Amino acid sequence: MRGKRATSYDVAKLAGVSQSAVSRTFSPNKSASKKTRAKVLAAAQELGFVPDPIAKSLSLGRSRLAGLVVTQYAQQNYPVALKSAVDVMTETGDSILLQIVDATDDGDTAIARLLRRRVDVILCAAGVSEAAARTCAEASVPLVLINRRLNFAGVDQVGSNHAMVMRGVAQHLKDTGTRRTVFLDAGEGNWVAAERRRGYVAACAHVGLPEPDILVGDFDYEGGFKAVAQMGDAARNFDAFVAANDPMAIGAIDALTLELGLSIPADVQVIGHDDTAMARLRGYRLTSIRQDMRTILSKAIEMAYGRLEEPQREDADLLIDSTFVPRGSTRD
Amino acid sequence: MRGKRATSYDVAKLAGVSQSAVSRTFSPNKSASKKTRAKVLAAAQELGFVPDPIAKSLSLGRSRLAGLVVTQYAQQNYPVALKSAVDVMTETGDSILLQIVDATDDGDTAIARLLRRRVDVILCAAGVSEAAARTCAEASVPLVLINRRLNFAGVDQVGSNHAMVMRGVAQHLKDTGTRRTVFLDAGEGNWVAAERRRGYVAACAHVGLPEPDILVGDFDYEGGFKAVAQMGDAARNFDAFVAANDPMAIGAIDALTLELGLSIPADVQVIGHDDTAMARLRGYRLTSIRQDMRTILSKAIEMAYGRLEEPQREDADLLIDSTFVPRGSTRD
DNA sequence: GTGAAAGCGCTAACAC
DNA sequence: GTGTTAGCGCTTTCAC
Repeated sequence: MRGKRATSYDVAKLAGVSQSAVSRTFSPNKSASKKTRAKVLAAAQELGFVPDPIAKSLSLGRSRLAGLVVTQYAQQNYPVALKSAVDVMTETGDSILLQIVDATDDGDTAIARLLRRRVDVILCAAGVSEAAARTCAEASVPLVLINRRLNFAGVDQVGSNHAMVMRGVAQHLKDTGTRRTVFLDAGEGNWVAAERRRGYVAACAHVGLPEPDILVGDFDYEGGFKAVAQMGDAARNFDAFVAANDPMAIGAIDALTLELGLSIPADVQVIGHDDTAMARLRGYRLTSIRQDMRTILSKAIEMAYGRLEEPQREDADLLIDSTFVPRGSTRD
Repeated sequence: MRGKRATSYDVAKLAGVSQSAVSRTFSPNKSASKKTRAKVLAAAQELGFVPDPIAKSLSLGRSRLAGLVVTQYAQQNYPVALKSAVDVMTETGDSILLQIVDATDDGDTAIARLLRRRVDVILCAAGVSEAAARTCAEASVPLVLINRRLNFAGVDQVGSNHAMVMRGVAQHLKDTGTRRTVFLDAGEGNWVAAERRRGYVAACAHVGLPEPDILVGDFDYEGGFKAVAQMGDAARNFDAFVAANDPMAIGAIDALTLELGLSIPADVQVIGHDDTAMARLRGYRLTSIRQDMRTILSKAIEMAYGRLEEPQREDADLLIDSTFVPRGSTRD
């Protein structure tokens, strides 16, 4: 076993067949007689032969690598996402090349790196410019956007149906007698927060709730706390806070209870987003919304490889339903 | 731009030089005259030429891929770890192939997959059998263990100095008048929790604190809560709980305050581990311990590639200091 | 069904 | 310094 690994030539020699016979044996649906196949497999077994993926890549023109671009936030808060993506890929023998972008949400340089690496497809859950999309198109590398939006021919998209789930949120608030509400947004350039805000604002109009006030925090716990704490007594005028994510919602809860002495959910209801581990703590019991990241990722992968086969296919734009997860921070 | 990408032959033809001249121009410290280099670079620029990493891999026998095996827990709770690993690798033009193992902490199948993928090195922050280590050795793929331990020639290790930081913890507890303490351990097979437990137990002996009681939870919030809640009034006999991680510590806090009506840190002090986002919430203000994951990862990468150059180098075993982060769940 | 041979795009001896 | 040539380990025509 020590030393060089066996090649298809070694196997061929031992099996007494040609090297191409070995190649055929290891390629699905290729012609090879039962006899040859058996001889080859026996020899391969004996030598511990495994086809070299690198040589395969060079020959096939496919690296069997998929690029995945995520933000630091996603990496932390959608734990199942990364794992399910890796799992889905592993099934087909492909692997994931990860790129993590920070809060600036700029996926362009990550995409450039992945392209240089010759990935077959790119899944991007970060902001992307048209220029980057064009680069992918020129390299014939399918680009699928996750929870982001870009109008560019050939780019597929998949993400959560924020508009839909927010309608349920607004309806719930209205049903529980809520009057004035606040949406805790994140700063400029946070596409996900903005999408959730748009969904909530539209939902309020839809169910007949007054238009919410918009408060801007930092998409994290401190951001949510400070934004609400700075409202001071003005915060007492609202009876529900809907946040763009869980950390902000928890920050809001701490500001409302610790700073203003309000009681949750009696005085004010709070709703987060992403159903993170924090939401389940008994000290908060935060009502939240769970995105179906498993489905989103597997659909994204499916779309990407689908387009690799059929580049001219019409652009897809898929919305996946999220789930409302009621807990103690809202009333029934 | 549309269509096939340029190869070194295209560049050679346009520049009026040989293909090998192009190769040399793009390889650091290879002989090439200023003139040729300039011509080549100009031609490359014009054609948008970028050396194909796949062909390079085949020729060099290096994939420029590093395998990284982490547990699901690590992926969630050491957010900086993954990013810093990716960053460090990206600098040198290498990439990371991620494998995520679940709570069983079994890295063997992940390692097998990475080996099949022909990664150059493997960094493993999950449990590994001797057999797997041997497989790596036979394939001449350096294996570096992160926060795990295995006695196998050629395997380097790097991890947190749990013994050292736990000595500080024990000293702090002793200095603040603590008498009887509990260590919240995780179940069988959780190497990290066990290492922290061993460190704490030894530290107690070292500073003259009575041997701690060991309580076993599930390495998560519910696990910590239930373990302590089930103690019932017996929990009142202890004045400090040291947990193997933050979620368990927070669970302990909730059980101690919500179920037993104890006050923290006046009645009982609680200390977690990993300094996660949860620890900073005002509702808990959990004293914790921060591992220096950036350093651990960069050292691991350094060790792995170092051994690739020098396979016979003597085995390394590095301990990196962690930091005690005092917050409101402990007294001064 | 099977083998011979070309080719994927690069690096590295080797000779000049 | 530079060009020629032989690989790296596969897949895939193309004859037979």
